[in-house]
Amino acid sequence: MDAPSWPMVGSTMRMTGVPHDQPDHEDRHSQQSTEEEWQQILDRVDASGHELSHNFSMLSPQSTALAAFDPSPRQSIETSTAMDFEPHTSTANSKMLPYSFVQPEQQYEGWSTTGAPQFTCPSAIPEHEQWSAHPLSMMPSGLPTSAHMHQSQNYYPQETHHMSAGPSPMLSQGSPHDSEFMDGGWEHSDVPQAWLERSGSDDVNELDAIDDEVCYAKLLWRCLLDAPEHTMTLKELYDWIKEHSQKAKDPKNRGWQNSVRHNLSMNAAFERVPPRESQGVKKGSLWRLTPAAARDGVISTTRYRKDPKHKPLKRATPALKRQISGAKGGQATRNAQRRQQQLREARSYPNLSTRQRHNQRQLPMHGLPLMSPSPYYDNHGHPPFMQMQEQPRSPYFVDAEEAYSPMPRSAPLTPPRMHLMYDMQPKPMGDFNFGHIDFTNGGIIGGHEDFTPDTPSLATEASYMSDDGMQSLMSHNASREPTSFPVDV
DNA sequence: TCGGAAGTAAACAACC
DNA sequence: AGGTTGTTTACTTCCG
Repeated sequence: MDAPSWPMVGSTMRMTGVPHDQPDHEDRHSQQSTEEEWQQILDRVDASGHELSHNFSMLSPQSTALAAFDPSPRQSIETSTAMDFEPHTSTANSKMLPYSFVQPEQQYEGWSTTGAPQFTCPSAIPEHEQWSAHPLSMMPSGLPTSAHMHQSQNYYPQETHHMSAGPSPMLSQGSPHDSEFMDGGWEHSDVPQAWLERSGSDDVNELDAIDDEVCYAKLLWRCLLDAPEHTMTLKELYDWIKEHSQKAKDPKNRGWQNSVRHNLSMNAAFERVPPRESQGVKKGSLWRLTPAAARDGVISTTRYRKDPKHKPLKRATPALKRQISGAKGGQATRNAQRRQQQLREARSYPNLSTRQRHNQRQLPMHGLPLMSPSPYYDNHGHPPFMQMQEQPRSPYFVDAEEAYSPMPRSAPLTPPRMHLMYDMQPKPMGDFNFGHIDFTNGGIIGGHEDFTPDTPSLATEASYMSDDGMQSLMSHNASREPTSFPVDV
């Protein structure tokens, strides 16, 4: 195989796709050569002394369509030949085969019932030390739709290597279905314990409950995060929320769909895939997470209303429907605040063991846990280089951990600079600057020469750039600029 | 009292 | 024509 050239999607290296010359999933003729390719991969892996495993999976039509806008070679370890292999389950005592072939149904169907981890992703691969796996992308799919027939993995450059990090590690996906793993043997995992400590994701059972208290933005983020290419159709998003949230249990209530669309439209964590990139999608379009959101989380959808010049008038007699919806919103806010408070309290016991902190929280469980008990999936923390900078967090920002957890991490200040840590060249915050952003005309948005606020809301949002620098996270879609971050290259 | 967060309703346009 | 999708604004409650 030729040495692959790894594509960068924004600052995220995309690992999805298939090996070179991999035919579409209808073509079986080259299966043998494909297997030879795999063998070569395996040999290389073995030679490096590293064990990998991988779940083969079917390419969904969606991902096939998405491949159309990915001009780079499709390099990851996904193949259409999954059905031709016998499922392989490694055991605790045997050396795990580099790849385990698991049929997609097995791979994804039983997630919420078995809780079994389906694959492992080493945090780094020795021969590619400059890359580290983003723990967020190691999470499982609890998603029932066909859009989740394959997994993708994102790797991020380590601190000192930035964008010129050379060949990528091979994607590693395996399935340590062993009981030891399930019985709390996390400390034996490959995931650095430091990540677990930092992420606070050890209290999996509480943190990973998904319930009606999770706001739409978090739900959508969580759903899209696990989706192939972080992309789904609106219909798939509907289905997922119907399945995983109480918000949509009433079939006659279509309001939640409106809310979903509202969040998709208004929250910059989500972007609509342009039609030219959504080939094969007949109705509507695809929605995906922005690279920044995939890495770092989602911000409040309601930020767009921050217009100090505009104060909505309150009616003397509120309409009944407004009252009801307002009450629901208020309840949701209250629950969010409580979760936030609980987490603050939990984090105020830094010297306690994880189990003690667990007990301190005494969090209620709501609904069925969707998350794996595996630390591979629940390592919500940021990559190490991002964790190095302890910064206060924006109350407007729901980071990756928070978005995956019903409880926010903390709720401190809103410095304008903190979330520009997404810059792939980490810098001490004291030395951080905004690079080429020109805030005199609306910051990231206004910095574009061709930018003209063509809608009132756009102008409103742009007016907030100087507020906290978060505008870049709020604006996107047709009438707004895509989310972007300054990256020095 | 104020502002943020969150959910919802609704108007409207575009599209299928 | 009607339904769906997407955008935007408005309004409400709850809470710190």
